[in-house]
Amino acid sequence: MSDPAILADQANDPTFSDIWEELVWRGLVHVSTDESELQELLAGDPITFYCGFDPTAPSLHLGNLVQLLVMRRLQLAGHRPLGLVGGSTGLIGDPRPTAERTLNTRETVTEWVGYLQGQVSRFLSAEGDNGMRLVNNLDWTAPLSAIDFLREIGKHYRVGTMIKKDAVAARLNSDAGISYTEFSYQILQGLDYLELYRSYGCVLQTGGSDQWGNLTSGTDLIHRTEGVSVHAIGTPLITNSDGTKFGKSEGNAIWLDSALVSPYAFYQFWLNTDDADVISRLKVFTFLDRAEIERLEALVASEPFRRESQRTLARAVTTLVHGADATDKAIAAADALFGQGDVAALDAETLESALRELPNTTTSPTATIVQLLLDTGLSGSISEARRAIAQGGVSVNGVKVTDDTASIEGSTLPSGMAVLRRGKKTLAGIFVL
RNA sequence: GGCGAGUUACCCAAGCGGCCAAAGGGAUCUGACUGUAAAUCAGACUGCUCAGCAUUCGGGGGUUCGAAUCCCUCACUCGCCA
Repeated sequence: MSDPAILADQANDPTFSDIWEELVWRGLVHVSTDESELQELLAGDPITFYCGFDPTAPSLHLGNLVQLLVMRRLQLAGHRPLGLVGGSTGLIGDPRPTAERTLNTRETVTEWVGYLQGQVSRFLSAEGDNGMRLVNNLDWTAPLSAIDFLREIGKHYRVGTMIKKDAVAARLNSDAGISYTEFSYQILQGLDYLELYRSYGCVLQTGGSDQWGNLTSGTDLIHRTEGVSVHAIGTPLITNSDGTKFGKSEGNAIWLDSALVSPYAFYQFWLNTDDADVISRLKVFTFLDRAEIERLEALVASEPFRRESQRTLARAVTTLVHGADATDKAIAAADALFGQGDVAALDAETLESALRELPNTTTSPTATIVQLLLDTGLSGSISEARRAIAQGGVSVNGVKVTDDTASIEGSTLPSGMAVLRRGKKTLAGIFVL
């Protein structure tokens, strides 16, 4: 599953005295249990740690990638990762701050568990003494009866503590309220940590800081039942400096699955990173060392228009997620479409491969521009497509479209191909038969 | 179980019988400017057979020439009481 060449290129920066120092420098620690104890633990003999991913969608997204990279950095420091895909927690759903989740069917969740396991495996090495091991919490929760659960686990939880957790409190204070199902989520996650402590000696859990309540649920439970202090690290929520949500493009999540977000779109997402954010992204999402990142930081200040940091970031993360070949194609496509501006100057082969990276469609010469905007997903409705044309935002092969009844005929290149553009950087490929 | 408040477009939020396809803000999209930036300014932002028409204001039913606005009912949310 994993690409040995990519994993082999990854290393922690030896100029840091230990992995903890590096995690802090990269801005990956927002909250944690006792810092000095953790630092000592991580600098010592290999430990086993875990991070969980719930199958609430058919793919992981960029928020999960942060966790996967924290895991990989810890693995590179010699520690042993357990990759948990939540077959049982995915059936329950952790409380979102806004509203109750809709339960997915067992079949769906099972299917998604398989997808996520494949993705988690890609980013961590399975080799050596500290190879990553996949675990599924359905294995230990499914056999548990309600009575056993309430007697053995529930008894350790105080409702007063549970309702104070941010995730629960937010919902109790909202119009949405919270179901008993989601209220119970934190207990399930606590149980996971306890189980992994008992089975594998797992003493560290990582996760997003929004999961902090769930992380401490586990450390508290282990403290109560085993009398042992184990650890947790909460990574910060990645935010954009302009206040918008990180990890979204036109409102859609950036998934790691190439079938959901093409390598080209993925590369574009990173290339468009704001100057104010690009350095912190390099720290979080790449294995570039401190010296290199500091060099790029200077370049952002001195010659921002070159966007060298953005290019480096986009290439590194796209390679990490989609591999070197797909990345080369995405870059070639970007150069072809944005480079000179004149698509007619490109050779047919380069253009075709670039268009294949975009949303594209094959059509007949009589198809209207409006219809093609719809077919390629550039516009969501006929009204939207017409509006875009009326606003002067649509062009075919660089020629602005002014007539919203026009067909594609006559606008294509001799090869029968055309680049359909909405706005500055939303493109699609048209192949006319 | 009882009483009260509420459910408006992607989100927040006005509207309280016609002038409402529905104020305002945010998000988003387009244009200018640019670095495929940011900031700023301008425009757009339900759909369609688009100078017109159709369908929206939790669901259903009713009153009325006419309802997001009034009545009934169902569902859900919040609060107080039991």
